[in-house]
Amino acid sequence: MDSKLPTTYPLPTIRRLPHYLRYMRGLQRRGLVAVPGTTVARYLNIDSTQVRKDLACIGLAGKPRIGFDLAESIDVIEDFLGWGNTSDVFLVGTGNLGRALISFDGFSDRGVQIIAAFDSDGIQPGTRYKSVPVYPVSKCADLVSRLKVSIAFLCVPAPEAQKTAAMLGAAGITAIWNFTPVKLDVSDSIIVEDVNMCSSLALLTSRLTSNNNSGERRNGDNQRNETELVAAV
Amino acid sequence: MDSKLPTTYPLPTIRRLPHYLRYMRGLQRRGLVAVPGTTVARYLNIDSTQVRKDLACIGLAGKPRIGFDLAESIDVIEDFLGWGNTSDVFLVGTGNLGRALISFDGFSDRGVQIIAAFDSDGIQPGTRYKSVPVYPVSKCADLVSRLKVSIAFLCVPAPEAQKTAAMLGAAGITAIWNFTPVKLDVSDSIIVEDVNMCSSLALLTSRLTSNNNSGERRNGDNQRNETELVAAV
DNA sequence: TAGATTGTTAATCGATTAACAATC
DNA sequence: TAGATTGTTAATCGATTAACAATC
Repeated sequence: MDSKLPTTYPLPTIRRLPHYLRYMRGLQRRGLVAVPGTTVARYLNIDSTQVRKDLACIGLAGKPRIGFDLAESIDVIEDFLGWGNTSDVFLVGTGNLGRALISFDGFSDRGVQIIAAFDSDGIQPGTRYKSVPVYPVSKCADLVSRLKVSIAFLCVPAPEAQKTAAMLGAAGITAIWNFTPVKLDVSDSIIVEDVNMCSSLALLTSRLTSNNNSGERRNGDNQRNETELVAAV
Repeated sequence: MDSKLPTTYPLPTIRRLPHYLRYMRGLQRRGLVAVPGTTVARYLNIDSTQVRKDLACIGLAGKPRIGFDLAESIDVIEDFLGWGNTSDVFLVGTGNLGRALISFDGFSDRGVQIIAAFDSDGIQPGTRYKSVPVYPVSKCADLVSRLKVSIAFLCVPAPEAQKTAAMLGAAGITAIWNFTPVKLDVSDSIIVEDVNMCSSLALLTSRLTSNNNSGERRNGDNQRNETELVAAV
């Protein structure tokens, strides 16, 4: 309670915590009560010092020859991440990705719950998708302030991203999980976390492109593949 | 052609390239022919030296007072990323996320095309989803080798991720875009790129949790919100 | 005890930022 | 020309890894 926990944490550490949590939850389910940082490190293919440092950083201590207590570690990580209890969130944009997120059942383990969705299409008030009510975007700002919702998942088409984000900011949203590829221009007080799927894809495809210098390309002949595919099955 | 391009590139640089590309494509569409690195930097909220370094790194040079030629830059970035022409990919797992990816129309701009999808449920051969044929997973290995497909998008439920990845590796897939939260254990020769949505969510929620030390939580009272919501609209 | 694992300090590595002369 | 922008070198910053004594 008193000790020297930092007031700001390394982003890479925060990114790794969900992996520790997932692994530890799995071990706990299998009946274990503790795990050495060295084992966690081996599983995740990282240095064991890293694991110990990350856990120390949020206040966890291990025991030589035994490791880290699972129940305690899981608790502390969940608390640190804010996954210990549930925050209500609004989801804006019920396209394919938005609906996939509504259908995802892992959010309850991660401290969030989608309580309403919004779409610009003329959906009737009262419609539900997988038990989540869907309203016209025009009702969003009002509901944000009335229900004091602070988190929004943004899944609208790219051309609408900026204006929707501005609306959410004005309505009082304090954090946006941004699934659009748009760099949002909002007040500094609003936390924006980008889900950079394109950056991730870039990492994949650039590694495939031989050593990134050759003019070579693979598999450009996709018309042929479509034909073959139909014949092949 | 001869000059000192590195043989390995900083990951942060590769991650930024899609952002440069997107911005530059937008400017080009609006009729511009060049953009200063300083302008790109201001737009993306990063240091301008970074932009120049990143672009220099893949072989681009700018002109003082003018900046970087858009057509050339777009071309070089696309080529570097392997987005210049199209690779065929298989998608495994046609749950909500898988279907969202099939429906996403941005892949053609990013060098990939989903030519078939696979699912373990007993889907009839011949079924299509948004014009993409869907087959039983049992046919996947055979088709990978016959069509020489090298990329797979993995969107199966977590419990099936590891065994599906193993199957893909054995079938000859060389790169897996992994949407599951599972740390895949596959041959080192296979490129795995994780889409870490959970890490991203962690970054968001941990920043919301005051300064990460207090026991405070916001908005735990979601039962009340559900009731209010129904009444509110 | 022996030895696996811990926490911590120091060394290394790599990326970002600052400084500035060269350019058009 | 003047001055915005470039490319490049040096300084800073932050994260990872190595080393090792302390612990149970």
